[in-house]
Amino acid sequence: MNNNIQDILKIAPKSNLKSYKKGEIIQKAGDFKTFPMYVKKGLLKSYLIDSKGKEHIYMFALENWIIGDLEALQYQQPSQLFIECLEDSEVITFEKDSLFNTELDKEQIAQNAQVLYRRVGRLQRRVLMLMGAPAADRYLYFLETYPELPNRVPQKMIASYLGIAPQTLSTIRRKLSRAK
Amino acid sequence: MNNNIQDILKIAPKSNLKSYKKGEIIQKAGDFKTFPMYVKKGLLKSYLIDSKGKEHIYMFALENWIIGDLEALQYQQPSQLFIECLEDSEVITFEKDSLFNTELDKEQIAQNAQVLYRRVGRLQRRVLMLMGAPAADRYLYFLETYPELPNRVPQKMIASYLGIAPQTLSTIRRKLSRAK
DNA sequence: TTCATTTCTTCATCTACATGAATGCATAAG
DNA sequence: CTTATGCATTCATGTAGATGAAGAAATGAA
Repeated sequence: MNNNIQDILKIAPKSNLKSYKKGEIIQKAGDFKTFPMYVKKGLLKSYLIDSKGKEHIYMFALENWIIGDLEALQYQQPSQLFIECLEDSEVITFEKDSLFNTELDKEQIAQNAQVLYRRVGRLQRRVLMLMGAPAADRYLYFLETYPELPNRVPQKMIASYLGIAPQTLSTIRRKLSRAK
Repeated sequence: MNNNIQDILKIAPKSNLKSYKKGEIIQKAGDFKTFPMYVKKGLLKSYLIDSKGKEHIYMFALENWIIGDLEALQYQQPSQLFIECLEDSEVITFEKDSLFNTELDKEQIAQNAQVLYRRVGRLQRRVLMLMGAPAADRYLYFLETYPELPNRVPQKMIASYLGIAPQTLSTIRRKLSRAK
């Protein structure tokens, strides 16, 4: 994901750039208009509110990441996910299929496909961790994946991403720091 | 995923077709040569063996599905996953990047990207379910996704896919049948 | 500064699910 | 037929992590 902004703009001619303030909600569950977004600057989260009103963070998106409700987009349903700014951010919104629009060069389409390919790889790992690994292992893997994030988001959000309660994360951190 | 076999062969000229018997293991964890595979006929599972020796099913692949360790492929690591035939199967193996090879037509690449796109959508849902939903809900969602599978695989495998013990699935099923 | 709000930690308790063992049913093999 | 072998079910018990409450620490606003 080391494309610079020019590459991205070239790749998606129908895109456009917007700025958002910390705390702004860019997309709400139920919205029919959902788009993939490229994060030029800042930090966003996408999350689900479950039937008991609890928030589950699906992912964080830092600079150069792409975020969006790809399930809703693909299956033409209203979005399930909220997308919210955790810091002041600049974001480029794409049209629905612009990443694979056949007006693009073959190489650009192939390159964009690689971005999706990598996403599938990461999701595979995430599923395997959620199924098999205890919470402490999942936390360590989180630290590898997002080494920067503990400095930029509160722990309760990390807990939400891991699928555990903030208290449990607190306990895990205590044990880890004692252990080393 | 309604491509017929001709489409697939056209799309991936370097592919080849093989037959396997029920019980054969096509890929082992640790293999460096891993490939995406298109299932022409039959049924496969991919799974992880965790540090305690326990099996976790990552996915099933029926006719017209694509299966493989995409994480290993993308990040050039040895495979983590085993892939095994649950029924006699015919499978087309692709070269590493043949789905997005720039020798292909632009339209074919875009079409293959759509396959990945859909996969990301499904994985998104799977992650959200694993994080937020109780086991009973995950089972109901499984039935929607794979309506055919309960007739083709034993329940212990369904439990493994859901990330629960077979006994728990048995209990869930009892409660569901009482409830209706 | 002071007061308010949010976040992190600790503890006590509760619950969903895991584990292990026993039993009954299958299908398959001799 | 009889005897394995594997699978599903039930029950009794164990455990990881959830929940709720309370205090400490940090952050932010007036």
